[in-house]
Amino acid sequence: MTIHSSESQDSRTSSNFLRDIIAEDVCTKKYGDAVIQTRFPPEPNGYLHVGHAKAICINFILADEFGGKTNLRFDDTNPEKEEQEYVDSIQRDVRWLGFEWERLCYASDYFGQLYEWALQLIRAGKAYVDDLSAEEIRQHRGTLTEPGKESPFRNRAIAENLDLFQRMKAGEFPDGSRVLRAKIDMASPNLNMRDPVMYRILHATHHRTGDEWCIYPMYDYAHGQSDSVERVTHSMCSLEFADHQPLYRWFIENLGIFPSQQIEFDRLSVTYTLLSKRKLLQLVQEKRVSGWDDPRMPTLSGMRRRGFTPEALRAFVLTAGVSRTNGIVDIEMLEHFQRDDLNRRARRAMAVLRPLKLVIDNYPEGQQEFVEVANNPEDPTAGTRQVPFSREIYIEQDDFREVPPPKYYRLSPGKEVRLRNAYFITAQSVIKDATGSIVEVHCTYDPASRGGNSPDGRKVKSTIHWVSTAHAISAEIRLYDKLFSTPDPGDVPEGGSFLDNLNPASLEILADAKLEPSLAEAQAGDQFQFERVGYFCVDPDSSEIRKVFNRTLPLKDSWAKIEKKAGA
RNA sequence: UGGGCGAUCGUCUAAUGGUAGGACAGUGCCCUUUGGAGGCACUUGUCUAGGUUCGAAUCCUAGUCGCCCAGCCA
Repeated sequence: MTIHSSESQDSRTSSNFLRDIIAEDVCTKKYGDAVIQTRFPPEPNGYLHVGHAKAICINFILADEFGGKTNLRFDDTNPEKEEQEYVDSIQRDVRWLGFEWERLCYASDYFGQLYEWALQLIRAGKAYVDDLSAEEIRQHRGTLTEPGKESPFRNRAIAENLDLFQRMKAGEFPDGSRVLRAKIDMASPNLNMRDPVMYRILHATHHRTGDEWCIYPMYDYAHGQSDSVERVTHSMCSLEFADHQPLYRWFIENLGIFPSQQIEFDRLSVTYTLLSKRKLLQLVQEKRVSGWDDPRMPTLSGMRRRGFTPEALRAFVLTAGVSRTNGIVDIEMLEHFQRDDLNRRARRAMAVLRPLKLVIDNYPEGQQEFVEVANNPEDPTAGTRQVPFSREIYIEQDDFREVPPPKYYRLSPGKEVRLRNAYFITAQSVIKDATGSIVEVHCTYDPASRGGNSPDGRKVKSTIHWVSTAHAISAEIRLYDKLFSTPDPGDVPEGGSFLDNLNPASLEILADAKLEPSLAEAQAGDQFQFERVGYFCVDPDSSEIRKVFNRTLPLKDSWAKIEKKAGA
């Protein structure tokens, strides 16, 4: 497994109850000398999202801490919802997160064994074939407060059950006509124990086993036994399966097989984010987003395309922690870890998103020069590069105000600022178009301030970025914001839909940003900090002649805060 | 209204009968050739009521509130 030692160290600094349980089991030799074994068991019916990242990290990192192993197992017991596309994407995403599994498994690997075990339970008088319809089974189940009623088929002879079940497998009966049920207790206060269905008839083609089977095991019958086959010692799953634990144990005990144990923990929730597979699928199918990897999606593939990094995701998930409470983590925490990671690693570049032309009147026409710029001030080993400078440059529209508001330190008439790594300039005049908008700012520069410092020790209050007009490359910039505009988008009033909470401004496209020429070399996936603006990465939609950049996150903007406060 | 699980700063999470700590967010100051980054400081919390104890976030009792469960989904 590929995790950095510093990370597992970090995760160790703070305790969590899962680690405590494993440590206790190791200490008491609950599983003898057997190795700690975990598994990450997604159903291949959708793409992995940031919530899965938590389950992945927990399973892989915890096992690793105890010298154990982790399998990737596809819980593929429902052929109607599962596809190879999802199997492929899940493997890609787990690897991208930085983990390598011990074994790649499928619940469908165990269909034969599961069938044999079902026969064993029938022979023991602990399972029976029920002819009731789905509707009748539902009615017999009782309610939360009333016990269920036994099916009239519950006490069928063992030989008849055996015969019927074998014929179910042989394909003699249509879908829905019969099921195999465990014979437990129709009066149990736990609905999962009221003779749960073990097998249903489904004449569907499975993405791996094809038409080999027409009966498929239910989750409850397949999961624990799959764990047991793989000798999983700690089967960690989310809280909603807590009610299934007695059934998980019932099957294992009545089969007399390896005693895997289920432990539940809380799912990850993040503000302004939806992690329901059903709803994410709906966003894709209704084309509310461009696909599973739309950079606004909370899927791992979407976040990867957006520019999120596995290092940041792991640090976030580990720091958010694990417990048994239903909380919702502030998305700012995720963003913090992403900025923290990129701040350390991302190369800096100058890019003007919304260009305003600026002319330096006393800079010789036709002259050009190169200024030396650090690739990453946080990392001297990243080196420097030469950036062309000339008489006409682009600056950000936001960096000039004809009438500066209070505390505005950037360019305005008569004010002097620093052009990053270049010269001090002072704004002298503006040129406006017919509608009165400023189309050009004219300045003078101080030739003695080359590099960004004046020999007389004169200070300026701000530094702005720039790109030489003659050398700039044009690019498309996609500014992504939160997909939803409310902290809990799934929380919808009566009659409403989560779609009502979609943020209409989640994507803004800037068709003609001006970038420093070095960015022409950037390749898909490359990540940058555009100084003073934010973190960006090259989108795969880019071509040789035209780059497309995705904004991962903006930089923290304290001016925006000042402005907002003044406005309020 | 049956069963299960849970409740600690605004948010997430530690403290396992012995100083309520960390992270994010927020606030202020310092520093700064990114209004970035960084540094320093500060604010805010044990659901309620009883009880046990020298001592309770932790144990007990009773409440309150929240989440999950009635698929031939997982």
